[in-house]
Amino acid sequence: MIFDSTDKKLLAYLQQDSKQTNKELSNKLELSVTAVYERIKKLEKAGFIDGYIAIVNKEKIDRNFVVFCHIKLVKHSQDFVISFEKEVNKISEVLECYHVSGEYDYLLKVIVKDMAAFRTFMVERLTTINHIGSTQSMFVINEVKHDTAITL
Amino acid sequence: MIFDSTDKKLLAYLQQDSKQTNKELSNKLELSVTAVYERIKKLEKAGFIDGYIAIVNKEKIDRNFVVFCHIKLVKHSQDFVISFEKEVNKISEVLECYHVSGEYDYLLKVIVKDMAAFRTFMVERLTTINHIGSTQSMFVINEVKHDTAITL
DNA sequence: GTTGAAATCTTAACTCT
DNA sequence: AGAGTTAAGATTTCAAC
Repeated sequence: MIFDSTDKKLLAYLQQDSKQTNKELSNKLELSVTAVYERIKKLEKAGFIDGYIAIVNKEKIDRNFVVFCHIKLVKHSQDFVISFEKEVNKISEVLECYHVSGEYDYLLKVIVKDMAAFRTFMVERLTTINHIGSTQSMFVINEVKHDTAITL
Repeated sequence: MIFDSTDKKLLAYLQQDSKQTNKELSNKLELSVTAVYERIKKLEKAGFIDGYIAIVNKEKIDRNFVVFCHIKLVKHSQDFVISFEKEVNKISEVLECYHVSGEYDYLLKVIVKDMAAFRTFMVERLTTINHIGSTQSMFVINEVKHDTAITL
């Protein structure tokens, strides 16, 4: 499939604001509405676009306490890894989980209401998972940057 | 403002797929199309929704190498902090930057093409920022979980 | 919150490079 | 093959109830 500079610009615009109409995009890209429409359909079908979502304001919904948790497993056998990853997927407070290189095995992004909710999360949800060796939490003091768009 | 369980469900749906029509949402919520429309407008105006975006597939656009970087500043005076945060905001490879508690001062999420691109990023972009004391990189081996929707 | 109707947008067949 | 024109159908938006 062809993926030219117009497609790149289009993806950049859609990453910024997916509610723009094809008419608005056609002006910005200097194309007809149909050309924009077909390029978007092409990008969707080719798998360039995974979906369209609304970004909700964390403060407004009382989920403004963000913590990154490092996790070390007691052992690294395949069954331990699979079991841990399955369990972590069930925890709604864990928005992201990465298997990473370095001293710790996993890096988790946890979003809760406040410190009290984090305590509950740690005691009742996270540390009840088997195979966890140790954890280390980093509290987010300030979100300096949070882009949702990847520069193309 | 009132924020009831229907609004919660609505936000949950929009976080999952913002391209659903008001008609589809009206069926799921058992409301009229206009009621859905007005609730969405209300949520937008009240600041519950920060925006609507397209999620781009990282593999497809050749940006599938994700690294978390810990950063320690040489000093923590306000001018050093402000200067660092300003510089980091300019770097497009840094999608996220958090001021965190713990041993390191900052946690960065970096997205590049591959290890070679990461090397270039480190040498030419990141470590040219003043005031950086030390860095420690964690390479993402596997993305175990990456939810974009916060459970309400 | 609902109904209904106008404005706007999406979508697809057709046409022209 | 890719882009433009047109027109039908769907959706958004906004009255009035």
